[in-house]
Amino acid sequence: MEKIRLAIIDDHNLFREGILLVLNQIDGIEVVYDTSDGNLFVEALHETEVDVALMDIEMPAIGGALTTERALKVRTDLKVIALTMFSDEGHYTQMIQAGVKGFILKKANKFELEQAIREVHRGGAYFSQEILQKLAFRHTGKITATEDLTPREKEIMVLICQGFTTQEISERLFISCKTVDTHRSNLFLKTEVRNVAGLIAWAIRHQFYTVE
Amino acid sequence: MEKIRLAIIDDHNLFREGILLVLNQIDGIEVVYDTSDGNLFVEALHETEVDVALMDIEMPAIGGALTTERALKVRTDLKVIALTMFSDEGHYTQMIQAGVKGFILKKANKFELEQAIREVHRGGAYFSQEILQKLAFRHTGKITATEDLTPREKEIMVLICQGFTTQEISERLFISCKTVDTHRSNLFLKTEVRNVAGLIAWAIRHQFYTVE
DNA sequence: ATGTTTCTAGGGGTTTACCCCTAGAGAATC
DNA sequence: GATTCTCTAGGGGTAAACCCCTAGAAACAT
Repeated sequence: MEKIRLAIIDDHNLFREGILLVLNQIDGIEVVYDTSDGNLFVEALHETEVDVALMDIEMPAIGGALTTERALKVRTDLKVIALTMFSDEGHYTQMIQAGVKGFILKKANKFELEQAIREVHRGGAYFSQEILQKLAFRHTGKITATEDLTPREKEIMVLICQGFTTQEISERLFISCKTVDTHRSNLFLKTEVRNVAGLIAWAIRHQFYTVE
Repeated sequence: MEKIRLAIIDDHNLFREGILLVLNQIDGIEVVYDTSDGNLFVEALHETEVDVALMDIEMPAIGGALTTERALKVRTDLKVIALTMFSDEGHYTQMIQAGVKGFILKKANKFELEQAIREVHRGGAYFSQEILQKLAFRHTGKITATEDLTPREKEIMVLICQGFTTQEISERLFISCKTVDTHRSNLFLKTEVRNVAGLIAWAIRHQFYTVE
């Protein structure tokens, strides 16, 4: 049985060196290349045989998405797994468009990582459960009937998030308190939360509201 | 010569397992404890001798700053080094106030890490060059006296932000509703807000709370 | 030692949030 | 023409939030 040849591209040196040791403990896996620089990796691909690449998303100079695109031009059969912190949400779609086969969180454990590597190498795909949820939220925001908010509801939701009371909102929109209250209740029903705090969390997650 | 006893607290399992292997390769250093949970670490300190702790800043539940504070109460002679990504800027001051002796980026290499550990263990301090620059830049005075919250207040603030009611918080912390109410009122006074929505905005802006 | 801070807790109050319910007007859909 | 959706509004209620006040115990600082 041949070993899976792995490359690690990550500018967090401590992380990279660490994960390298973790992976080399696993039977059937061999790290053949590691670097903090995407460009170097693409260059190296011309001479090095690599089956699976673990790719950090956020990197200086040339990012993970661009590196992935270029690497796949050099070797179309390469499988790329994106390594991600929870924080770099904005890049998910970029990475998928670039052609990654898997998505795994840095807070995963080594067993999950091993599973992802084997799955991807076999020709499949692997996405962390958390990532799938995030992606699902994002793309179904306006499709699911129950989560579909009316324009008025969105308007009122933002005002609630900004800290206005029901009365203040009613004055601002020239409608009755009772009307605002109805919208408010419908918002709680649709978003499945119980109070303002929950609503704010929902609104932020669904990008209807941002603090800054 | 005695070995330096190290603990690693980081919820990124892959990173933690990796750095553990890296550190155990170094002579004179021994990792005696590692966990993804700050609370567990504080508990473990009662039975485990630890010289230096490598502490992630951004962690769920109890964050790096709070963990550091509590850990230092258990063992005042413990030296804590904050491990940080570039992204979690907002927490720098919190960590320093919590009493960390060093600050090191996850993109550092193992030599820098080793240097930091030895320096801090010797009783000194170690701050990455990049961190120092960032700190220098932002010294435009942001934290006023009124904004300074007690540990209990921070704890309760986070629970409020997460949507727990006063009663639920009182049950969770085994204190009276009235006590929670008092803390709540003090929070509103100190942060100059009028309701939960305002408090959440404040907490997010000051990086005491994040939605994810 | 004495003042300050922190955590605790209560009394007693008003306002707002939150949750049921119904229901009409107007617009769009089919 | 009937249905569905949205916005509007109210009745009536309970629970919770919000805002005054005082105050003791313990820990901490100067």
